[in-house]
Amino acid sequence: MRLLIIEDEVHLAEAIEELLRNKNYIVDMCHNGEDGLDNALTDIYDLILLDIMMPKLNGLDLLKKMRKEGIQTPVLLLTAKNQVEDRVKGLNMGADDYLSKPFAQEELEARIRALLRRKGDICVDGELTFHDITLDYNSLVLRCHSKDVSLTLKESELLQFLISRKNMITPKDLLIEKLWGFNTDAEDNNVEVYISFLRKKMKYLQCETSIKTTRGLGYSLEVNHV
Amino acid sequence: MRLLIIEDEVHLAEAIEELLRNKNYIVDMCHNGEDGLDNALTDIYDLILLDIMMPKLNGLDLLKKMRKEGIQTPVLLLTAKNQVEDRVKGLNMGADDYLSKPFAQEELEARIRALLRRKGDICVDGELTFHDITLDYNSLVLRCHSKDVSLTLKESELLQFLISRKNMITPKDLLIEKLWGFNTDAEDNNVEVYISFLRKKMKYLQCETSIKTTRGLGYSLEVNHV
DNA sequence: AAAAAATTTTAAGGTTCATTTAAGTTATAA
DNA sequence: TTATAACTTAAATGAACCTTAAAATTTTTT
Repeated sequence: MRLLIIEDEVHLAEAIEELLRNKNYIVDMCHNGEDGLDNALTDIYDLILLDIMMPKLNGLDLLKKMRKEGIQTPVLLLTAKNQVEDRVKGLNMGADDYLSKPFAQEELEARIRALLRRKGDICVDGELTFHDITLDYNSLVLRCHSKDVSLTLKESELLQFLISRKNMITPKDLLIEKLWGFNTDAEDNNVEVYISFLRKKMKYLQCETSIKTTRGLGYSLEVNHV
Repeated sequence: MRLLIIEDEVHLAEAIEELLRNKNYIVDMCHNGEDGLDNALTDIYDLILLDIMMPKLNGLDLLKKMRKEGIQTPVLLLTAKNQVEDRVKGLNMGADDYLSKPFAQEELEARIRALLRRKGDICVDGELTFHDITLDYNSLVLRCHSKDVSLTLKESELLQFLISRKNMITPKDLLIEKLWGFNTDAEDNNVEVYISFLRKKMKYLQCETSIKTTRGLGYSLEVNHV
Protein backbone atom coordinates (compact mmCIF):
# COMPACT_ATOMS: atom_id res chain seq x y z
CA MET A 1 0.00 0.00 0.00
CA ARG A 2 1.33 3.40 -0.96
CA LEU A 3 0.50 6.38 1.21
CA LEU A 4 1.07 10.09 0.72
CA ILE A 5 1.69 12.42 3.65
CA ILE A 6 1.03 16.09 2.98
CA GLU A 7 2.14 17.92 6.09
CA ASP A 8 4.26 21.05 6.47
CA GLU A 9 5.64 20.28 9.92
CA VAL A 10 8.63 18.33 8.74
CA HIS A 11 9.37 16.66 12.05
CA LEU A 12 5.84 15.40 12.45
CA ALA A 13 5.73 14.22 8.86
CA GLU A 14 8.95 12.30 9.27
CA ALA A 15 7.80 10.74 12.49
CA ILE A 16 4.64 9.51 10.80
CA GLU A 17 6.66 8.33 7.82
CA GLU A 18 8.95 6.23 9.96
CA LEU A 19 6.05 4.78 11.88
CA LEU A 20 4.29 3.74 8.71
CA ARG A 21 7.42 2.46 7.00
CA ASN A 22 7.86 0.09 9.89
CA LYS A 23 4.38 -1.19 9.23
CA ASN A 24 5.43 -2.01 5.66
CA TYR A 25 3.64 0.80 3.95
CA ILE A 26 5.35 2.61 1.11
CA VAL A 27 5.36 6.28 2.07
CA ASP A 28 5.86 9.47 0.06
CA MET A 29 5.93 12.94 1.61
CA CYS A 30 5.23 16.53 0.64
CA HIS A 31 5.69 19.57 2.81
CA ASN A 32 3.44 22.04 1.08
CA GLY A 33 0.07 22.08 -0.60
CA GLU A 34 1.21 22.63 -4.16
CA ASP A 35 3.57 19.68 -4.26
CA GLY A 36 0.93 17.72 -2.43
CA LEU A 37 -1.65 18.41 -5.09
CA ASP A 38 0.73 17.47 -7.89
CA ASN A 39 1.40 14.17 -6.22
CA ALA A 40 -2.21 13.50 -5.33
CA LEU A 41 -3.22 14.02 -8.96
CA THR A 42 -1.03 11.16 -10.06
CA ASP A 43 -3.70 8.89 -8.58
CA ILE A 44 -1.28 6.21 -7.50
CA TYR A 45 -1.97 6.36 -3.77
CA ASP A 46 -4.16 4.15 -1.67
CA LEU A 47 -4.54 6.79 1.01
CA ILE A 48 -3.59 10.41 1.61
CA LEU A 49 -2.87 11.91 5.03
CA LEU A 50 -3.63 15.59 4.67
CA ASP A 51 -2.84 18.44 7.01
CA ILE A 52 -5.17 21.43 6.82
CA MET A 53 -2.97 24.37 7.85
CA MET A 54 -0.30 24.65 5.20
CA PRO A 55 1.55 27.35 3.26
CA LYS A 56 0.89 27.97 -0.47
CA LEU A 57 -2.23 25.86 -0.72
CA ASN A 58 -4.16 24.76 2.32
CA GLY A 59 -5.50 21.28 2.82
CA LEU A 60 -9.14 22.07 2.19
CA ASP A 61 -8.48 23.82 -1.10
CA LEU A 62 -6.20 21.00 -2.08
CA LEU A 63 -8.93 18.51 -1.32
CA LYS A 64 -11.46 20.47 -3.34
CA LYS A 65 -9.20 20.71 -6.40
CA MET A 66 -8.27 17.10 -6.16
CA ARG A 67 -11.86 15.89 -6.07
CA LYS A 68 -12.70 18.18 -8.94
CA GLU A 69 -10.07 16.42 -11.02
CA GLY A 70 -11.77 13.15 -10.33
CA ILE A 71 -9.31 11.71 -7.82
CA GLN A 72 -11.17 9.45 -5.41
CA THR A 73 -8.29 8.43 -3.15
CA PRO A 74 -9.41 8.19 0.49
CA VAL A 75 -8.26 11.17 2.54
CA LEU A 76 -7.57 11.28 6.26
CA LEU A 77 -7.50 14.86 7.48
CA LEU A 78 -5.03 15.86 10.19
CA THR A 79 -6.46 18.82 12.10
CA ALA A 80 -5.35 20.90 15.03
CA LYS A 81 -7.71 20.53 17.94
CA ASN A 82 -9.38 23.92 17.60
CA GLN A 83 -10.33 23.57 13.96
CA VAL A 84 -13.68 21.92 14.47
CA GLU A 85 -15.31 23.86 11.68
CA ASP A 86 -12.63 22.97 9.17
CA ARG A 87 -13.14 19.37 10.06
CA VAL A 88 -16.81 19.50 9.16
CA LYS A 89 -16.02 21.42 5.99
CA GLY A 90 -13.45 18.81 5.12
CA LEU A 91 -15.84 15.92 5.47
CA ASN A 92 -18.38 17.73 3.35
CA MET A 93 -15.70 18.28 0.73
CA GLY A 94 -15.03 14.62 0.40
CA ALA A 95 -12.57 13.73 3.14
CA ASP A 96 -13.18 10.27 4.53
CA ASP A 97 -12.10 10.69 8.14
CA TYR A 98 -10.20 13.07 10.38
CA LEU A 99 -7.81 12.87 13.28
CA SER A 100 -7.05 15.70 15.72
CA LYS A 101 -3.47 16.50 16.53
CA PRO A 102 -1.87 15.41 18.72
CA PHE A 103 -2.86 11.82 18.22
CA ALA A 104 -1.74 8.43 19.46
CA GLN A 105 0.18 6.13 17.10
CA GLU A 106 -2.31 3.38 17.64
CA GLU A 107 -5.22 5.55 16.69
CA LEU A 108 -3.53 6.70 13.49
CA GLU A 109 -2.78 3.13 12.52
CA ALA A 110 -6.29 2.01 13.31
CA ARG A 111 -7.91 4.69 11.21
CA ILE A 112 -5.56 4.04 8.32
CA ARG A 113 -6.36 0.35 8.45
CA ALA A 114 -10.05 1.16 8.56
CA LEU A 115 -9.89 3.38 5.49
CA LEU A 116 -7.79 0.91 3.54
CA ARG A 117 -10.05 -1.96 4.51
CA ARG A 118 -13.11 -0.07 3.33
CA LYS A 119 -12.04 -0.43 -0.27
CA GLY A 120 -10.42 -3.82 0.17
CA ASP A 121 -13.07 -6.56 -0.46
CA ILE A 122 -10.94 -9.72 -0.35
CA CYS A 123 -8.89 -8.33 2.47
CA VAL A 124 -9.43 -9.83 5.90
CA ASP A 125 -7.45 -8.11 8.58
CA GLY A 126 -3.96 -8.01 7.14
CA GLU A 127 -4.41 -10.97 4.86
CA LEU A 128 -5.20 -11.34 1.19
CA THR A 129 -6.24 -14.66 -0.29
CA PHE A 130 -6.43 -15.97 -3.83
CA HIS A 131 -7.39 -19.60 -4.31
CA ASP A 132 -4.81 -21.57 -2.31
CA ILE A 133 -2.34 -18.83 -1.42
CA THR A 134 -2.61 -16.37 1.43
CA LEU A 135 -0.48 -13.29 1.72
CA ASP A 136 0.01 -11.84 5.18
CA TYR A 137 1.18 -8.40 4.30
CA ASN A 138 2.02 -7.41 7.83
CA SER A 139 4.58 -10.12 8.33
CA LEU A 140 5.32 -10.43 4.58
CA VAL A 141 4.73 -14.14 4.59
CA LEU A 142 3.13 -16.09 1.77
CA ARG A 143 1.42 -19.30 2.79
CA CYS A 144 0.07 -22.29 0.92
CA HIS A 145 -1.27 -25.24 2.91
CA SER A 146 1.46 -25.85 5.45
CA LYS A 147 4.43 -24.39 3.61
CA ASP A 148 5.37 -20.75 3.67
CA VAL A 149 8.02 -18.36 2.37
CA SER A 150 8.85 -14.84 3.37
CA LEU A 151 8.65 -12.11 0.79
CA THR A 152 10.46 -8.83 0.52
CA LEU A 153 8.48 -5.61 0.58
CA LYS A 154 8.48 -5.19 -3.17
CA GLU A 155 7.48 -8.77 -3.79
CA SER A 156 4.66 -8.39 -1.33
CA GLU A 157 3.43 -5.14 -2.87
CA LEU A 158 3.42 -6.68 -6.30
CA LEU A 159 1.51 -9.77 -5.27
CA GLN A 160 -0.87 -7.72 -3.15
CA PHE A 161 -1.77 -5.64 -6.15
CA LEU A 162 -2.27 -8.62 -8.40
CA ILE A 163 -4.52 -10.27 -5.83
CA SER A 164 -6.54 -7.13 -5.27
CA ARG A 165 -7.25 -6.91 -8.97
CA LYS A 166 -8.67 -10.41 -8.91
CA ASN A 167 -8.86 -11.83 -12.41
CA MET A 168 -8.12 -8.63 -14.23
CA ILE A 169 -4.96 -8.32 -16.26
CA THR A 170 -2.60 -5.75 -14.76
CA PRO A 171 -0.33 -3.92 -17.16
CA LYS A 172 3.31 -3.35 -16.34
CA ASP A 173 3.13 0.40 -16.29
CA LEU A 174 0.44 0.25 -13.63
CA LEU A 175 2.68 -1.97 -11.56
CA ILE A 176 5.60 0.39 -12.02
CA GLU A 177 3.51 3.29 -10.78
CA LYS A 178 2.31 1.30 -7.81
CA LEU A 179 5.69 -0.04 -6.76
CA TRP A 180 8.07 2.74 -7.72
CA GLY A 181 5.91 5.86 -7.82
CA PHE A 182 5.11 8.08 -10.74
CA ASN A 183 8.38 9.78 -11.57
CA THR A 184 10.75 6.91 -11.45
CA ASP A 185 13.16 5.53 -13.96
CA ALA A 186 12.21 1.98 -13.17
CA GLU A 187 11.65 0.06 -16.37
CA ASP A 188 9.68 -2.93 -17.50
CA ASN A 189 12.57 -5.18 -16.63
CA ASN A 190 12.27 -4.28 -12.96
CA VAL A 191 8.77 -5.68 -12.94
CA GLU A 192 9.88 -8.74 -14.88
CA VAL A 193 12.59 -9.44 -12.34
CA TYR A 194 10.15 -9.34 -9.46
CA ILE A 195 7.63 -11.46 -11.30
CA SER A 196 10.42 -13.94 -11.75
CA PHE A 197 11.29 -13.82 -8.03
CA LEU A 198 7.68 -14.40 -7.10
CA ARG A 199 7.28 -17.29 -9.51
CA LYS A 200 10.29 -18.99 -8.03
CA LYS A 201 8.86 -18.70 -4.53
CA MET A 202 5.45 -19.87 -5.66
CA LYS A 203 7.06 -22.84 -7.32
CA TYR A 204 8.70 -23.73 -4.05
CA LEU A 205 5.30 -23.53 -2.35
CA GLN A 206 3.92 -25.95 -4.94
CA CYS A 207 0.70 -23.98 -5.01
CA GLU A 208 -1.96 -24.26 -7.67
CA THR A 209 -1.89 -20.53 -8.30
CA SER A 210 0.42 -19.02 -10.85
CA ILE A 211 1.16 -15.72 -12.49
CA LYS A 212 0.06 -15.71 -16.10
CA THR A 213 1.50 -13.29 -18.59
CA THR A 214 -0.63 -12.09 -21.45
CA ARG A 215 1.82 -10.80 -23.98
CA GLY A 216 1.29 -7.15 -24.72
CA LEU A 217 -1.25 -6.67 -21.93
CA GLY A 218 0.20 -7.64 -18.57
CA TYR A 219 0.01 -10.10 -15.72
CA SER A 220 -2.82 -11.87 -13.93
CA LEU A 221 -3.26 -14.61 -11.38
CA GLU A 222 -4.73 -17.89 -12.47
CA VAL A 223 -5.46 -21.29 -11.05
CA ASN A 224 -3.48 -24.00 -12.80
CA HIS A 225 -5.41 -26.48 -14.84
CA VAL A 226 -4.92 -29.96 -13.45
CA MET B 1 -13.60 -1.38 -27.45
CA ARG B 2 -12.02 1.89 -28.55
CA LEU B 3 -12.92 5.08 -26.74
CA LEU B 4 -12.11 8.71 -27.51
CA ILE B 5 -11.68 11.29 -24.75
CA ILE B 6 -12.09 14.90 -25.83
CA GLU B 7 -11.23 17.00 -22.79
CA ASP B 8 -9.02 20.05 -22.45
CA GLU B 9 -8.09 19.59 -18.79
CA VAL B 10 -5.08 17.39 -19.42
CA HIS B 11 -4.84 16.03 -15.89
CA LEU B 12 -8.44 14.92 -15.84
CA ALA B 13 -8.17 13.45 -19.32
CA GLU B 14 -5.12 11.45 -18.33
CA ALA B 15 -6.73 10.24 -15.16
CA ILE B 16 -9.71 8.97 -17.12
CA GLU B 17 -7.44 7.48 -19.74
CA GLU B 18 -5.52 5.50 -17.19
CA LEU B 19 -8.67 4.35 -15.47
CA LEU B 20 -10.10 3.06 -18.72
CA ARG B 21 -6.85 1.54 -19.94
CA ASN B 22 -6.83 -0.50 -16.79
CA LYS B 23 -10.22 -1.79 -17.73
CA ASN B 24 -8.70 -2.88 -21.03
CA TYR B 25 -10.37 -0.34 -23.23
CA ILE B 26 -8.31 1.11 -26.05
CA VAL B 27 -8.20 4.85 -25.40
CA ASP B 28 -7.31 7.85 -27.56
CA MET B 29 -7.23 11.44 -26.32
CA CYS B 30 -7.66 14.94 -27.73
CA HIS B 31 -7.28 18.18 -25.82
CA ASN B 32 -9.24 20.53 -28.04
CA GLY B 33 -12.41 20.52 -30.07
CA GLU B 34 -10.87 20.64 -33.53
CA ASP B 35 -8.66 17.62 -33.08
CA GLY B 36 -11.57 15.96 -31.36
CA LEU B 37 -13.83 16.45 -34.35
CA ASP B 38 -11.21 15.14 -36.77
CA ASN B 39 -10.89 12.00 -34.76
CA ALA B 40 -14.60 11.56 -34.17
CA LEU B 41 -15.21 11.73 -37.92
CA THR B 42 -13.04 8.69 -38.53
CA ASP B 43 -15.93 6.71 -37.08
CA ILE B 44 -13.75 4.08 -35.50
CA TYR B 45 -14.85 4.69 -31.92
CA ASP B 46 -17.35 2.82 -29.85
CA LEU B 47 -17.89 5.71 -27.47
CA ILE B 48 -16.83 9.32 -27.12
CA LEU B 49 -16.37 11.12 -23.80
CA LEU B 50 -16.91 14.77 -24.60
CA ASP B 51 -16.22 17.81 -22.46
CA ILE B 52 -18.38 20.85 -23.18
CA MET B 53 -16.15 23.78 -22.22
CA MET B 54 -13.22 23.68 -24.61
CA PRO B 55 -11.04 26.08 -26.61
CA LYS B 56 -11.28 26.33 -30.43
CA LEU B 57 -14.48 24.33 -30.81
CA ASN B 58 -16.75 23.66 -27.87
CA GLY B 59 -18.31 20.31 -27.17
CA LEU B 60 -21.83 21.16 -28.23
CA ASP B 61 -20.76 22.53 -31.61
CA LEU B 62 -18.55 19.52 -32.08
CA LEU B 63 -21.46 17.24 -31.34
CA LYS B 64 -23.68 19.07 -33.81
CA LYS B 65 -21.13 18.89 -36.62
CA MET B 66 -20.42 15.30 -35.93
CA ARG B 67 -24.07 14.24 -36.04
CA LYS B 68 -24.54 16.29 -39.18
CA GLU B 69 -21.84 14.17 -40.81
CA GLY B 70 -23.77 11.07 -39.92
CA ILE B 71 -21.56 9.82 -37.11
CA GLN B 72 -23.74 7.90 -34.67
CA THR B 73 -21.11 7.04 -32.07
CA PRO B 74 -22.62 7.24 -28.58
CA VAL B 75 -21.51 10.36 -26.74
CA LEU B 76 -21.19 10.80 -22.99
CA LEU B 77 -21.08 14.49 -22.11
CA LEU B 78 -18.86 15.66 -19.26
CA THR B 79 -20.29 18.83 -17.78
CA ALA B 80 -19.38 21.14 -14.95
CA LYS B 81 -22.06 21.15 -12.33
CA ASN B 82 -23.45 24.59 -13.15
CA GLN B 83 -24.05 23.91 -16.81
CA VAL B 84 -27.56 22.56 -16.50
CA GLU B 85 -28.78 24.24 -19.64
CA ASP B 86 -25.89 22.95 -21.72
CA ARG B 87 -26.67 19.50 -20.51
CA VAL B 88 -30.24 19.71 -21.77
CA LYS B 89 -29.05 21.23 -25.02
CA GLY B 90 -26.56 18.42 -25.36
CA LEU B 91 -29.12 15.70 -24.95
CA ASN B 92 -31.34 17.39 -27.51
CA MET B 93 -28.43 17.53 -29.89
CA GLY B 94 -27.88 13.83 -29.81
CA ALA B 95 -25.74 13.13 -26.77
CA ASP B 96 -26.63 9.84 -25.15
CA ASP B 97 -25.92 10.59 -21.52
CA TYR B 98 -24.13 13.10 -19.35
CA LEU B 99 -22.06 13.10 -16.20
CA SER B 100 -21.40 16.11 -13.97
CA LYS B 101 -17.90 16.84 -12.82
CA PRO B 102 -16.63 15.91 -10.36
CA PHE B 103 -17.74 12.32 -10.66
CA ALA B 104 -16.88 9.03 -9.01
CA GLN B 105 -14.86 6.44 -10.94
CA GLU B 106 -17.53 3.87 -10.41
CA GLU B 107 -20.20 6.06 -11.86
CA LEU B 108 -18.16 6.81 -14.94
CA GLU B 109 -17.48 3.13 -15.50
CA ALA B 110 -21.10 2.24 -14.98
CA ARG B 111 -22.33 4.78 -17.50
CA ILE B 112 -19.77 3.74 -20.06
CA ARG B 113 -20.76 0.12 -19.68
CA ALA B 114 -24.39 1.11 -19.97
CA LEU B 115 -23.83 3.04 -23.19
CA LEU B 116 -21.71 0.32 -24.74
CA ARG B 117 -24.28 -2.27 -23.80
CA ARG B 118 -27.12 -0.19 -25.17
CA LYS B 119 -25.73 -0.26 -28.67
CA GLY B 120 -24.20 -3.68 -28.48
CA ASP B 121 -26.84 -5.45 -26.42
CA ILE B 122 -24.46 -8.33 -26.80
CA CYS B 123 -21.88 -6.89 -24.46
CA VAL B 124 -21.89 -8.00 -20.82
CA ASP B 125 -19.07 -6.53 -18.79
CA GLY B 126 -15.96 -7.62 -20.60
CA GLU B 127 -17.64 -10.21 -22.74
CA LEU B 128 -19.08 -10.22 -26.24
CA THR B 129 -21.33 -13.00 -27.46
CA PHE B 130 -22.47 -14.07 -30.90
CA HIS B 131 -24.64 -17.16 -31.11
CA ASP B 132 -22.58 -19.90 -29.46
CA ILE B 133 -19.25 -18.15 -29.05
CA THR B 134 -18.26 -15.80 -26.26
CA LEU B 135 -15.22 -13.59 -26.39
CA ASP B 136 -13.77 -12.46 -23.08
CA TYR B 137 -11.75 -9.51 -24.27
CA ASN B 138 -10.15 -8.90 -20.89
CA SER B 139 -8.44 -12.24 -20.73
CA LEU B 140 -8.39 -12.75 -24.51
CA VAL B 141 -10.17 -16.08 -24.28
CA LEU B 142 -12.73 -17.37 -26.78
CA ARG B 143 -15.21 -19.86 -25.39
CA CYS B 144 -17.75 -22.21 -26.93
CA HIS B 145 -19.65 -24.56 -24.64
CA SER B 146 -16.92 -26.04 -22.49
CA LYS B 147 -13.96 -25.64 -24.82
CA ASP B 148 -11.88 -22.52 -25.05
CA VAL B 149 -8.83 -21.13 -26.84
CA SER B 150 -6.75 -18.10 -26.06
CA LEU B 151 -6.41 -15.44 -28.69
CA THR B 152 -3.68 -12.93 -29.33
CA LEU B 153 -4.35 -9.22 -29.04
CA LYS B 154 -4.89 -8.72 -32.76
CA GLU B 155 -7.09 -11.76 -33.13
CA SER B 156 -9.21 -10.57 -30.24
CA GLU B 157 -9.57 -7.07 -31.64
CA LEU B 158 -10.58 -8.40 -35.00
CA LEU B 159 -13.21 -10.72 -33.64
CA GLN B 160 -14.41 -8.07 -31.22
CA PHE B 161 -15.06 -5.76 -34.11
CA LEU B 162 -16.84 -8.35 -36.19
CA ILE B 163 -19.11 -9.28 -33.29
CA SER B 164 -19.86 -5.68 -32.47
CA ARG B 165 -21.00 -5.13 -36.04
CA LYS B 166 -23.39 -8.04 -35.73
CA ASN B 167 -24.58 -9.14 -39.16
CA MET B 168 -23.12 -6.26 -41.09
CA ILE B 169 -20.40 -6.93 -43.61
CA THR B 170 -17.13 -5.37 -42.53
CA PRO B 171 -14.75 -4.33 -45.30
CA LYS B 172 -11.07 -5.03 -45.04
CA ASP B 173 -9.98 -1.42 -45.06
CA LEU B 174 -12.18 -0.73 -42.04
CA LEU B 175 -10.52 -3.61 -40.26
CA ILE B 176 -7.11 -2.30 -41.19
CA GLU B 177 -8.02 1.08 -39.75
CA LYS B 178 -9.30 -0.55 -36.57
CA LEU B 179 -6.37 -2.87 -35.98
CA TRP B 180 -3.44 -0.95 -37.40
CA GLY B 181 -4.61 2.70 -37.31
CA PHE B 182 -5.01 5.15 -40.19
CA ASN B 183 -1.54 5.61 -41.56
CA THR B 184 -0.14 2.16 -41.66
CA ASP B 185 1.33 0.08 -44.42
CA ALA B 186 -0.58 -2.99 -43.43
CA GLU B 187 -2.22 -4.56 -46.45
CA ASP B 188 -5.24 -6.70 -47.18
CA ASN B 189 -3.19 -9.81 -46.75
CA ASN B 190 -2.58 -8.96 -43.11
CA VAL B 191 -6.29 -9.11 -42.49
CA GLU B 192 -6.61 -12.31 -44.48
CA VAL B 193 -3.93 -13.95 -42.40
CA TYR B 194 -5.70 -13.09 -39.17
CA ILE B 195 -9.05 -14.21 -40.52
CA SER B 196 -7.36 -17.48 -41.31
CA PHE B 197 -5.92 -17.75 -37.79
CA LEU B 198 -9.33 -17.12 -36.29
CA ARG B 199 -11.05 -19.66 -38.52
CA LYS B 200 -8.57 -22.30 -37.47
CA LYS B 201 -9.22 -21.61 -33.79
CA MET B 202 -12.97 -21.58 -34.34
CA LYS B 203 -12.72 -24.89 -36.12
CA TYR B 204 -10.98 -26.32 -33.11
CA LEU B 205 -13.82 -25.04 -30.94
CA GLN B 206 -16.30 -26.85 -33.19
CA CYS B 207 -18.66 -23.93 -32.87
CA GLU B 208 -21.63 -23.25 -35.09
CA THR B 209 -20.45 -19.75 -35.85
CA SER B 210 -18.18 -18.99 -38.77
CA ILE B 211 -16.65 -16.08 -40.60
CA LYS B 212 -18.22 -15.60 -44.00
CA THR B 213 -16.45 -13.72 -46.76
CA THR B 214 -18.38 -11.76 -49.31
CA ARG B 215 -16.04 -11.33 -52.21
CA GLY B 216 -15.22 -7.73 -52.92
CA LEU B 217 -17.08 -6.50 -49.84
CA GLY B 218 -15.72 -7.97 -46.68
CA TYR B 219 -16.35 -10.30 -43.77
CA SER B 220 -19.29 -11.08 -41.53
CA LEU B 221 -20.24 -13.58 -38.88
CA GLU B 222 -22.85 -16.17 -39.62
CA VAL B 223 -24.44 -19.19 -38.01
CA ASN B 224 -23.75 -22.39 -39.90
CA HIS B 225 -26.67 -24.13 -41.54
CA VAL B 226 -27.15 -27.58 -40.04
C1' DA C 1 31.99 1.78 13.18
C1' DA C 2 32.76 -2.00 10.55
C1' DA C 3 31.17 -6.17 8.76
C1' DA C 4 27.63 -9.03 7.23
C1' DA C 5 23.28 -9.89 5.39
C1' DA C 6 19.36 -8.77 2.92
C1' DT C 7 17.21 -6.32 -0.60
C1' DT C 8 16.95 -3.84 -4.72
C1' DT C 9 18.71 -2.42 -9.13
C1' DT C 10 21.22 -2.97 -13.28
C1' DA C 11 22.78 -5.38 -17.06
C1' DA C 12 23.35 -8.92 -20.35
C1' DG C 13 22.14 -12.83 -22.97
C1' DG C 14 18.80 -16.01 -24.18
C1' DT C 15 14.09 -17.52 -25.38
C1' DT C 16 9.58 -17.37 -26.89
C1' DC C 17 5.93 -16.06 -29.56
C1' DA C 18 2.93 -12.54 -31.94
C1' DT C 19 3.26 -10.46 -36.06
C1' DT C 20 4.75 -9.70 -40.70
C1' DT C 21 6.25 -11.10 -45.12
C1' DA C 22 6.11 -13.73 -48.96
C1' DA C 23 4.96 -17.22 -52.05
C1' DG C 24 2.16 -20.81 -53.81
C1' DT C 25 -2.68 -22.38 -54.03
C1' DT C 26 -7.54 -22.21 -54.47
C1' DA C 27 -11.98 -20.13 -55.35
C1' DT C 28 -14.97 -16.89 -57.81
C1' DA C 29 -17.00 -13.83 -61.00
C1' DA C 30 -17.01 -11.94 -65.55
C1' DT D 1 -11.27 -19.40 -69.50
C1' DT D 2 -8.95 -16.00 -67.40
C1' DA D 3 -8.05 -12.44 -64.28
C1' DT D 4 -8.69 -11.21 -59.74
C1' DA D 5 -9.59 -11.85 -54.98
C1' DA D 6 -9.04 -14.57 -51.18
C1' DC D 7 -6.81 -18.41 -48.63
C1' DT D 8 -3.17 -20.90 -46.39
C1' DT D 9 1.27 -21.98 -44.84
C1' DA D 10 5.89 -21.60 -43.66
C1' DA D 11 9.73 -18.87 -42.75
C1' DA D 12 11.66 -14.51 -41.09
C1' DT D 13 11.54 -10.85 -38.04
C1' DG D 14 11.56 -8.45 -33.99
C1' DA D 15 9.50 -7.05 -29.84
C1' DA D 16 8.25 -8.72 -25.45
C1' DC D 17 9.53 -11.40 -21.96
C1' DC D 18 12.50 -14.38 -18.85
C1' DT D 19 16.41 -15.54 -16.10
C1' DT D 20 20.56 -15.02 -13.87
C1' DA D 21 24.39 -13.00 -11.92
C1' DA D 22 26.75 -9.23 -10.35
C1' DA D 23 26.71 -4.48 -8.64
C1' DA D 24 24.78 -1.15 -5.68
C1' DT D 25 22.22 0.08 -1.92
C1' DT D 26 20.01 -0.44 2.45
C1' DT D 27 19.39 -2.71 6.75
C1' DT D 28 20.91 -5.47 10.45
C1' DT D 29 24.29 -7.47 13.30
C1' DT D 30 28.63 -7.71 15.52
